[in-house]
Amino acid sequence: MAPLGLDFFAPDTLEVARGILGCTLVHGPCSGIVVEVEAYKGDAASHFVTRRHVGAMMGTTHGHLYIYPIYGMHWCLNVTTDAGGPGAILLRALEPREGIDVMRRRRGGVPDVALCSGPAKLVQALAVDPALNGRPFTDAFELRPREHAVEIVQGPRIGITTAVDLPWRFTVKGSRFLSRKP
DNA sequence: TGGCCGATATGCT
DNA sequence: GCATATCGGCCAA
Repeated sequence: MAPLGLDFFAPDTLEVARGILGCTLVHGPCSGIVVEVEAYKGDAASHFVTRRHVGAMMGTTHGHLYIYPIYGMHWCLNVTTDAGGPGAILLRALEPREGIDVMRRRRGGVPDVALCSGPAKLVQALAVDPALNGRPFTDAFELRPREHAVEIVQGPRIGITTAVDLPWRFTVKGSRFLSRKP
C-alpha cells in the first residue's frame, strides 16, 4: 500500500485524529502503530491561541510538523491539520513495530510497553529532531494506511488545565501501549 | 530583557 | 491518584 500523502491531513482535525489511529508511523529504521492522539483546533488549550507566534502554523498549514518543547527537557510531536482552519494532532503513543532494538537503546531499557507510551517518550524512541519543526511531514516521516479496522475510544485530553471538557483524546480500544488508560 | 509556566514523566501513597 | 523535579522557550512589555 502506498504511503499516505500530505492531503491526508487536510480534513477537519477530529476526522484526521480518528483516521490516523491504526496507521503505521515510520521514521528512519523505526515504526509503530498510532494508538493514541489528541486533537487541537482553535480552542482555549490550543497553541494556536496560547502560543500564537509559534502556533500560527496550525492556521496556515496542514501536513506539517509542529514540534515544541515542554517542561524544559521534553519534546512533543504534532502534525498540523485542517486546510480550512487551525488544527494539529498531538501524537501521544505508538505500538512499536520495527526497529524495536534501537528504541530500547534510546529509551534506556524500559519495558517494551513503555517505549512509546507518551508524547515525549515516542519522540525519544524515534529520535525525532526538533529542528524538523515547520517542515512537511513527508520530509522525515512516512504514514502507512491501516491494515485492519480499529475500535476507537474518545475521552478528555491529558495534561491541560483549560478546555478540559472537550473530549478530543482518541485511543485504540484495549491497547496496552497507551500513556494512560482512557 | 526578564519572568512565568507548562499538550511531561516519574515515583510515591 | 497526586505531588514535584526542572528549565528552556515564549510572550508581553
